[in-house]
Amino acid sequence: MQLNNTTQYAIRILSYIANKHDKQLYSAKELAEILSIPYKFLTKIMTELVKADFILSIRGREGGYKLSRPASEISIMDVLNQFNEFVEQKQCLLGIGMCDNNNKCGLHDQWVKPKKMIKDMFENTTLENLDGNGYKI
Amino acid sequence: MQLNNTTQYAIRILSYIANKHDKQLYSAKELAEILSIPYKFLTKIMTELVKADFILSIRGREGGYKLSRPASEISIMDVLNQFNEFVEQKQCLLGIGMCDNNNKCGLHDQWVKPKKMIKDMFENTTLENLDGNGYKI
DNA sequence: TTTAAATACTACTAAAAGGTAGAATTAAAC
DNA sequence: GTTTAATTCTACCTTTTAGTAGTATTTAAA
Repeated sequence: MQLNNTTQYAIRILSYIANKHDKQLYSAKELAEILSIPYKFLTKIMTELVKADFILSIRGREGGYKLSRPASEISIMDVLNQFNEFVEQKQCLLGIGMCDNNNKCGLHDQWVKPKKMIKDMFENTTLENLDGNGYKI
Repeated sequence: MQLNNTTQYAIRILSYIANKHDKQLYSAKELAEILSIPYKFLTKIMTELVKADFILSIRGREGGYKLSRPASEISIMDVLNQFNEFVEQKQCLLGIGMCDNNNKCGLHDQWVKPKKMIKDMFENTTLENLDGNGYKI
C-alpha cells in the first residue's frame, strides 16, 4: 500500500520544479543533489518525464529542465498513470482480475469509498496546489 | 498503490478458510487448487500464517490447516501488518522518511483523510465480516 | 574552433519479490 | 511396522524494480 520508488521520485522532482519560480531551468546535477536522488537514476526518470510531456528539456551547455505546461495542468493522477500506478480503475484489491458490482471480491464493497477518496484526491491535486511552501522535499 | 502478491494471497487464503464452515481442516493441496495459487508458494505462505498465529496446522496424514482463533478476531489490518504492508503509520507517501504535522511532505495534508479511511476500513473488517457469501475467491 | 557542461542512449549490476525443487518430518491408516 | 499423505525446512531459480557505468550527442562559452 505504498507508491513505488520511481513514482515517489517523479512526483518530488515535478513538485520541486513546479514550486520554485525563481529560475528558468534546473539541471539534473542540481536536482539530484537537492532532492537526494541518485544522479544516474534521476536522469533516467527525467527522460521518461520528457517523453511523457510533463517536462521540456534543453540540451547542451547551460541546458536543463522545466515544466512543459502550467503546474495547474498536471495532476498527481497524471503522473501515477504515466508510471503504471493505479492504472486500471477496476483492478481488484485482492488481485482476482477485475472487480465491479457484478463481480466482487470479498473486500470490494468496503473498498469502494476509500478508493474513491484516493482517486479524487490524486485527480484534484495538481503540481500547483501541493501544500504551498515550507514542506520537505 | 496495490497490495503485494503475497499479501493478496494471504488474505484470500484466510478469508476462504474463515468463510467455509462445512469442514474442519483444509490441506495445502486443496487450497492451492481452489484458490489458484502455486502449491509451493502457498505452503510457504501457510508457514508464515502459522507462525503469525492466524492458522493452526495439524501435521501428518489427514492433517491440514484451520483458523487458530475466531474469524471475528482477525482483522485485515492484522494480516497487512504481518506482511509488512502499511506497517508504519507515519510512513511518508513520497518516501521522505516519516510524516506528521510538524514534518510534512507536499501531499501530507491531502493524504490524511484518505489514509484514515483506508486504515479504518482495514481495521474494522475482519475475516468474519467480509462480503458474506457469493463473492469470488 | 575547441572545450566544457549539459541531456540522451545503451547496457549492465544489485536487491527485492515472486516462485520452484527436493528432501525431512510427522502421524494416521493399512 | 510400513506406507501414505500431509506439513516444514533449506536452498535455489526467475522476474521485476532499483540503481550504476560509460559513451554519444548537443550547444553555449571561451
